[in-house]
Amino acid sequence: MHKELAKTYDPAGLEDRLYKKWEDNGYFHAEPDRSKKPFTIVMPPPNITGQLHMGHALDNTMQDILIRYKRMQGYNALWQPGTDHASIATEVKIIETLKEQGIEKEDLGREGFLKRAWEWKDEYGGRIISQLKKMGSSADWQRERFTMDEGCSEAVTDVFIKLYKKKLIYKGSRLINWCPVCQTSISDAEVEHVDMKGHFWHIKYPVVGMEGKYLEIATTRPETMLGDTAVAVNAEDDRYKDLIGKMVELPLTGRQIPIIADEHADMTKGTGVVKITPAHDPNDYEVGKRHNLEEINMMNDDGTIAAIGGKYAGMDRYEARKEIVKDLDALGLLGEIEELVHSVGTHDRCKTVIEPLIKPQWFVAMKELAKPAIEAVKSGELKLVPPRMNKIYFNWLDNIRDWCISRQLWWGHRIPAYYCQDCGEIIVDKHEPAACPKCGSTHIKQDEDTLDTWFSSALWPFSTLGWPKKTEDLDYFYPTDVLVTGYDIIFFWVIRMVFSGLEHTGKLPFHTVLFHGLVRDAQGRKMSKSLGNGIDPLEVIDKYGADALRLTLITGNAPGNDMRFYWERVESSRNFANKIWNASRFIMMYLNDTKIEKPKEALFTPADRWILSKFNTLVKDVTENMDKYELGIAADKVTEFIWEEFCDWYIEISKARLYKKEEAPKEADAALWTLQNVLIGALKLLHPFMPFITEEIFCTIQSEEESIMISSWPEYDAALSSPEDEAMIEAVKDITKGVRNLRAEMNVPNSKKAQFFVVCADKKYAEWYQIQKADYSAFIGASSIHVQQDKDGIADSAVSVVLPHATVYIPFEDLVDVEKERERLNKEKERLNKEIARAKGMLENQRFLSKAPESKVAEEKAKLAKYTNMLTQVEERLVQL
RNA sequence: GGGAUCUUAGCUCAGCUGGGAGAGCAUCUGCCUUACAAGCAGAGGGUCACAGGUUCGAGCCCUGUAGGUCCCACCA
Repeated sequence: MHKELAKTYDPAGLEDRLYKKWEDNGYFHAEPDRSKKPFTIVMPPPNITGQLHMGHALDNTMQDILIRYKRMQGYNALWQPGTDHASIATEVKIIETLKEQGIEKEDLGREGFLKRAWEWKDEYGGRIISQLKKMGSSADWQRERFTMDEGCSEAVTDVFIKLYKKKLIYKGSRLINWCPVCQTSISDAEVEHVDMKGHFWHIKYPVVGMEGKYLEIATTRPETMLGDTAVAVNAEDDRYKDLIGKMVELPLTGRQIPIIADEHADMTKGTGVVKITPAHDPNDYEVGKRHNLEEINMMNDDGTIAAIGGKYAGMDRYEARKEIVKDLDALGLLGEIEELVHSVGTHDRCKTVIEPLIKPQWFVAMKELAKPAIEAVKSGELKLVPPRMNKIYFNWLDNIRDWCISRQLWWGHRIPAYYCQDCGEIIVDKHEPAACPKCGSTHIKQDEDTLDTWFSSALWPFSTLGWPKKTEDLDYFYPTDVLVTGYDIIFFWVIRMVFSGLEHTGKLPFHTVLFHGLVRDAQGRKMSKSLGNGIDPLEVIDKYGADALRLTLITGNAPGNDMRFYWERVESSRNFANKIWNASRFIMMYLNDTKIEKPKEALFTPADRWILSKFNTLVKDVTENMDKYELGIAADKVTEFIWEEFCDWYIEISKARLYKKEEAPKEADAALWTLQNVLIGALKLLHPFMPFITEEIFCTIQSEEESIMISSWPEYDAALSSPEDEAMIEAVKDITKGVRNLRAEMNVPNSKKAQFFVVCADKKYAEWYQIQKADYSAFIGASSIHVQQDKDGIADSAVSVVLPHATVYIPFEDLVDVEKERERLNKEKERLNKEIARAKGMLENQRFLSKAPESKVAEEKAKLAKYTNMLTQVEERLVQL
């Protein structure tokens, strides 16, 4: 005797219970096993500051679908999870918390601050993990890692030392992106260009020794003039040729700076004269290098003007801008002020306008590392899904600049570089040296900076498996298979993992990257805290269950495409869950035993073979879609099969036998066996998408089974394919649909039973209708069905439904309005005429006949014959009326 | 400035290698038919952005135009 399903589907009542069962039984855990093929996915580590949002929900649903699918296919599936220390995000958050307590970061000192940070990590780091579990994620939590745990940290240090020795990591004083609010350098990838309204200020620089002669420059950042060390003109520019080599007086400073010739000055732009501020502009920096110009830093780390700025020193950069413009105006040196919208670099995290500053920083030399990464995609060894991501990938790598990896933060991996305070020697090593190897001094100090948080994430696919140690895990599970992530972190993370994997392990970290898009709100806006338009996945789970959430996220979602999320969609998913729940309960009502012996072949009806055949095709299609990462399409096919083919047709057809179970148990068993087996198969196909409900039903309908998670994925079986049975049921469906339509249009309720005469000249079809009539008579409302070859004994007044292979006559008598019937038939006639015209048109086209494939021509011919035949029937009826 | 992508039913989106336009939601009509009213059955609704082209045949391929979204970029 099987257990019973709860009367109503209540996800809250089962999801936590089943998750605990899976975890307790160790189903998520994977160990190297040479007898099985591994399948590995490494989870993009969520930030420890993170709260589950729709992005995580989508990302994890996709991974869980893939990992559950592969696990069922017999792979030794490992989903490697963990969390990211997220240096800057976490540090900012902790600073905020401290501020609320009236504490400054500096008050605590480095050690004190880090102590707080670890406490913070212990308190909140687990929160996101428990939220991921609510999603049903079957990750191997026993293997949970953290980017700053001992092993991952060792990997970071090793990589740093290795790259330093290869001169691929170097320290240099260069122009970097500086965030005056976070007070740290950031990489190019973290700069977000935002269009902003601004001004184009024209400023006159007096030429020295030429009274009344000015060079007019234009700038969007007038305050940077305090750092000007030249003005440049183009050597070809006739307007200024003569002035090259002369000096101008830099207003407000009294400094004299040279007029130089440089190609950077574009004759066609503005006045053709450009001010050169090597310490605060990337272009000017290059010009400065070419001409050996002095680099004057006029800004402090917090964005105020440096001491060199004279009266402006200490002012905020924007305040200084106003003052300088005002003062220039007073001096009569201000020209035109244009309004313009220009693109300004901001820090992606805090939205502060970044300042280019020259600072000594650590860099990864990218040119050599990028080459094999480019080659990997070019050769097809690394596949990006969808392929359009290739261009984005190439574009970034082709134009890559060195990666600034040092951060002026405390929370993160501290740079393993040590400086001799006496001779200035730099020692890069795992541990602090006792003495300087060069001068023997013991005054050694470690670099204060930490590494970009992505430096450790880049190693994630192998550091989590034990690298740099040669572990069995690494040997067995690495390289991983698929990486699932959002296209928004292709530069930050994906590319960096690719070149890191290639450089350090000699292998690609994965063979495929499956990208997904952003989850947006109903209006297509990004979900954000400030807009307050976000939908909390946990709230969705509370109300509708994780299964409904997962299905909503995956249906109709193509790789790399953004999607919109709104409550109505979840409702529709929940409705589906409810549907399959009720269908299962219905089947179980008739199941006495959990396991039915397979009845003899002869007891199966065409309908049984039809649904088995349909299911078989489904298995093939869905498996193909899964293998091509078309998860949304796969989900659509499974749900459509279950709802339409299985519930709306097969269950209905099987009812006739189920209702007669007492009188004819063997016949009922054939239906029941089919119902149970197709249901179980469909549940398996659905399991990756909706793990909880499928588990609950699977284990209830056959209580001897332990879990659907570890059951095997259905396989296509050519022997189950039955085109003849499919054709037969399709023909029966035609009758049903025709009659239903007629009843609706003529307003005849289903409760009004009548005799049905199926007139069919084709012997084969006649036989099919005869065989199946017991199954469909109930749901077309027939008191009896007569299948015959001609119209003998049918009243002229009977209404009729003309179908491709038959005409169904129903003597509804007084219930039917003749006028209405004529109208209906005329409409049908019109439709058929259109179809015939279309087919004829094609078949009369000589070029179609000669160029189109034969099968296509035959198809059209068959259609023409079919419709012509139907038209004759309709016309005959019209005459009779 | 370069690139990607989208424009299909009222709304949100599918539509695989070109061969008679689909789903969900919404709307309308009828059903409390013994799994399910969170359901069942039926219906209406689209010159697939526009203009050319290739083809026997184009939502799908090519070119151009318009609009939206996004990414990249040192437009001083």
